[in-house]
Amino acid sequence: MSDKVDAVTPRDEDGVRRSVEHMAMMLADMGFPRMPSRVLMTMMSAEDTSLTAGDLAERLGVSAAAISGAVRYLMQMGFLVREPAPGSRRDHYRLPDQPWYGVTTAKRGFYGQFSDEADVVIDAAGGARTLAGERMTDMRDFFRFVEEQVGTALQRWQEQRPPRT
Amino acid sequence: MSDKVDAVTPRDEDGVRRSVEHMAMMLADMGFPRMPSRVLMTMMSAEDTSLTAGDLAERLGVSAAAISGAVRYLMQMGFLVREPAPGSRRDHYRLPDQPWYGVTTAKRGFYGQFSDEADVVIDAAGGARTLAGERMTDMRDFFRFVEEQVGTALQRWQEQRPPRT
DNA sequence: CACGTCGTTCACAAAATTGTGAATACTCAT
DNA sequence: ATGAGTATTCACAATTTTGTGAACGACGTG
Repeated sequence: MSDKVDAVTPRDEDGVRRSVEHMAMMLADMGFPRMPSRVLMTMMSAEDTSLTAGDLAERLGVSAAAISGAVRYLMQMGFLVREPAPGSRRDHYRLPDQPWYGVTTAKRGFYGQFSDEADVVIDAAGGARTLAGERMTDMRDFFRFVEEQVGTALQRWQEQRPPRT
Repeated sequence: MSDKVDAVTPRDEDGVRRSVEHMAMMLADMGFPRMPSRVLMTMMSAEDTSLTAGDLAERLGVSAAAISGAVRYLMQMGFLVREPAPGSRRDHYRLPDQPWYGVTTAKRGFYGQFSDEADVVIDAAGGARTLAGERMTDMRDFFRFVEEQVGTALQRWQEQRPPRT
């Protein structure tokens, strides 16, 4: 037998690239802006702890300016952190520890805002006993429920998630 | 005392209209297309069981063509059903029973697809013991967890939601 | 302190989205 | 069948988004 039994399959750069673009498109279809999607998935699939803007520009074949915008967007979302460049002049971008968990947590507030605005409509519509009021009330209750459930689910995740290596 | 103690506050048409546009904008910011957002919220806030394309066009001040597109999109999403026009030639559009619950249910599959594509990347990256593989694995596990939790949460909602009048 | 290397910003170009008006195709009642 | 009233489609216009190249600015290094 070869002593390479445990050796990892060599990285298929082209395969990764294609899948990355595919996943980026899925995200884009969900309403996530294109370039940030591509940058995000590129970061996810990189065999490096951090990448510079130049790296990203090269791998995606786009201009530095496009990276600049996408990176700012992702940092704003909490999907990326800028490493204060240790020895180099270049800024290094890195994914935070649990990017998806973090962003999901942050997005939770939306449900609350939406529910609150629903209350405004219910009032303006003449109360919960009108047709419009009923619909809005149903929606509001559902969203409030979701918000709460997401909250407890995220807690549960933190408790039971597989220990990191 | 007046016998109108129980009377609903008169509907504030302008207030409703403004709030509707506001909520539509919130949805749009979340990545939901504009016109469908506006149509959806208009339906939600209507004091009618169903509306015709003409009604919607009038209330939103847009062309029939715009309504046609938005309505098709919403039907596709499961946010709207077309009533087979009882006595009239006009198609009547109506919100299904639990629109938000239904759409949430339908959207659940996305997490699965995304997770599956993640598996492809993990493989192409050389397995879960690579940096890229680790990140992707974490994401995949989180998404699978979310999918499952959303599932049970939705069940719970059906059991405990306030009985309809 | 000047140079070289990056990152950001700006004005503009390209492209995708969104909505309109007119033409076309349906559908039902007569 | 015919015709009035609707819905859909099409080509186009307007807007918005997205990305580029070049100029500008910041910062560490020789």
